[in-house]
Amino acid sequence: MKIASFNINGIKARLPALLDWLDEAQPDIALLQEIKSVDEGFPHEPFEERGYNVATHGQKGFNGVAILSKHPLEDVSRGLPGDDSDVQARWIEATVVGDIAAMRVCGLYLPNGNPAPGPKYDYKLSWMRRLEARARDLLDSEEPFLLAGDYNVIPQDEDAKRPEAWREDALALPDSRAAFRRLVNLGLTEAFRARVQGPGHYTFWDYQAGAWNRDDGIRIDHFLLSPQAADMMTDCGIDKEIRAREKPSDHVPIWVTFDL
DNA sequence: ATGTCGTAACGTTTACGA
Repeated sequence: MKIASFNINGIKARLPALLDWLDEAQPDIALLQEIKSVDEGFPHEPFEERGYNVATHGQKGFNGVAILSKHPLEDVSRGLPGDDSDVQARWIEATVVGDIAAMRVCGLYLPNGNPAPGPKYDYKLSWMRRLEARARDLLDSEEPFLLAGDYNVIPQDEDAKRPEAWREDALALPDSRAAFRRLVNLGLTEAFRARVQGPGHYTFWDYQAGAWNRDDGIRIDHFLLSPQAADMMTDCGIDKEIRAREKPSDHVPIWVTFDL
């Protein structure tokens, strides 16, 4: 089973590019971030035509996450637990039943947090605390699970072409990195780094200043796997080449395959 | 030289968030 994560930066603007990638990459499940659409505005037909079930958690203008799945989605839950006053659409989870096992699949769009310091950075760090609490609860359940999406965290300097440019940025500040490490240190496996070591692997290139042409990227889209899910992983990769296409997102997909 | 997108709205232009 192939599960992918893709920050599409707007479903309306990205639909043709998203469909082209889906047809080629053929993921069984795609976790989407930044749909920038309310649920009623998200197109279902082009995905259902291709055999995907669709679950969305959107809001007007910004944020918004979705799951496309060729398997039925069971027990869909929207919104990250831990703060009833948080109205931002950044979290969706569902259970998918494979041939061998079932897996809880969680899609996330972690707050950017800039400018830091400030209220937006405080929101990012508190959101990461809630994410850690959700991960602890899922670990207690002993059900295989994954947490995948746009983390807006550059885990280490090797995950940026120009780490010095991000030193004061919410994506790389020590508190952001510490919160990400705390999550991993619960016993989760960062899928890409379990397969590939070294610098030069990115999932985001800014639209500005010719970042793509200079390969001035950062690695901020991640899959964290529970121990049971990590045992089932067979491969992991980044679909870098689609960043060069017409009307691309500023992110590219990352995917993991499982014996599931 | 501060560079580009996508979305919304008191909209043919500006503000915001990234």
